[in-house]
Amino acid sequence: MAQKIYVGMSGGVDSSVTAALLKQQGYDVTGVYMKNWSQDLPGMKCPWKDDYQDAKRVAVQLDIPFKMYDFEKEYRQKVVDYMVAEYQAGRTPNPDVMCNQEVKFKLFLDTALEDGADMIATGHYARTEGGQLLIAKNAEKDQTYFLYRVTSEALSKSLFPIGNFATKDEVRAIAKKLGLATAGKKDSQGICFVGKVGIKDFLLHELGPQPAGDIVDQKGKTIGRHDGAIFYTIGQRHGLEVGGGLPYYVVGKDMDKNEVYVTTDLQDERLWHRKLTLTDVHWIDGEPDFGKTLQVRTRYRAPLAAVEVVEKISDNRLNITLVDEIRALTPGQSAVFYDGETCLGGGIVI
RNA sequence: GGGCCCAUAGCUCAGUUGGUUAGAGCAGAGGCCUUUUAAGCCUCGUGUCGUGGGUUCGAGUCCCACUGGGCCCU
Repeated sequence: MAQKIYVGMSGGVDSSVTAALLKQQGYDVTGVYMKNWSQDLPGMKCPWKDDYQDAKRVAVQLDIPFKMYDFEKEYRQKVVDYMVAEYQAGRTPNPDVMCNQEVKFKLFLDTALEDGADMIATGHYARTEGGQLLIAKNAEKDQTYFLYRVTSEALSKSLFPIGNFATKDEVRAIAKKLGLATAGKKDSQGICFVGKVGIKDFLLHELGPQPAGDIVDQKGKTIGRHDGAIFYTIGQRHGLEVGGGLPYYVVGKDMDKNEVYVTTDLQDERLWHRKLTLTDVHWIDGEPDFGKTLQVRTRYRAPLAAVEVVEKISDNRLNITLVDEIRALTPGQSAVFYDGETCLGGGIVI
């Protein structure tokens, strides 16, 4: 009897092709639309209905059962509340990491299993093998950075067919060939409510206006005013509305003083880091061998950095030193470890 | 009181020996890229050239006065 696979279908091309491929391969496929957010926001209509329709249309084309899971409440708690709280604390969170950890590969997986599924599948650009997480064949589109907090158990029950394609064109070609309704659809952004609205407007909507404060340059001079320190992240250039010669980059902020620090000096030492401390460390397949030369990525699509020293502070906390300095290390973002093609896990930068 | 500088787009400034539609960077807007936030890349505008006179065929560019900044001197 064919294995029963529940495919998370977002209404995009990737997850549509995922379902199609698995069906072709003979699996017993069921499509599931996860409704995580449906609220309209000022200036933007939430596209969830369109996405749902697209996903359903494809399911009909593929002749597979289709259902919807409503995770709005949990998504709100686990992802949105976390995200807002982190911003308030002055950090820059990564909601999609949390979404994968808590919603897609926990809630969705558990719900699907309860409904009778043997495994789940998503349209992620990643591969998995024996409970391990591997980067996608298409390294440019690799999404393991968002998946490093998923457990080995969850991975062993997950399939990522898209991860085996070397290019996005191949994925689109399949969608086109099969005549899928989503073939020509533009790549979607991760979180619908920050997609078009922007994080600043979203936070304003959630938290209301923030207290203004000083913008201070590398000489200690106040060069302008910001409209809320929570809106700014390390390395950021635009949005400060401060002109005069060279671009200013955010190098830090003090939430108590409500000050944002900037520099025009690209070599400013506050913009470059070799040492970082991680918390909430999670290893997918157990603690790796730190004797090997590992690589770490501290921002999605940022270049990999070679790790020189790893010092364990406790089970879920460690210090690492890099071979070379990296730009704009940002508290709240994740540091994800790689050993060649294997994504090992990682932690949150503090 | 005297002397010397400066005042040009929101900001920092460039504007040749006076000559057609005054420019660069930064900021801002739009787009690309991107399942976080950013970086990055592409495109785009904007100005009573401090005010008032004068010289000249023609002045941001020369002269005078004034106003506002800065500096120096007894």
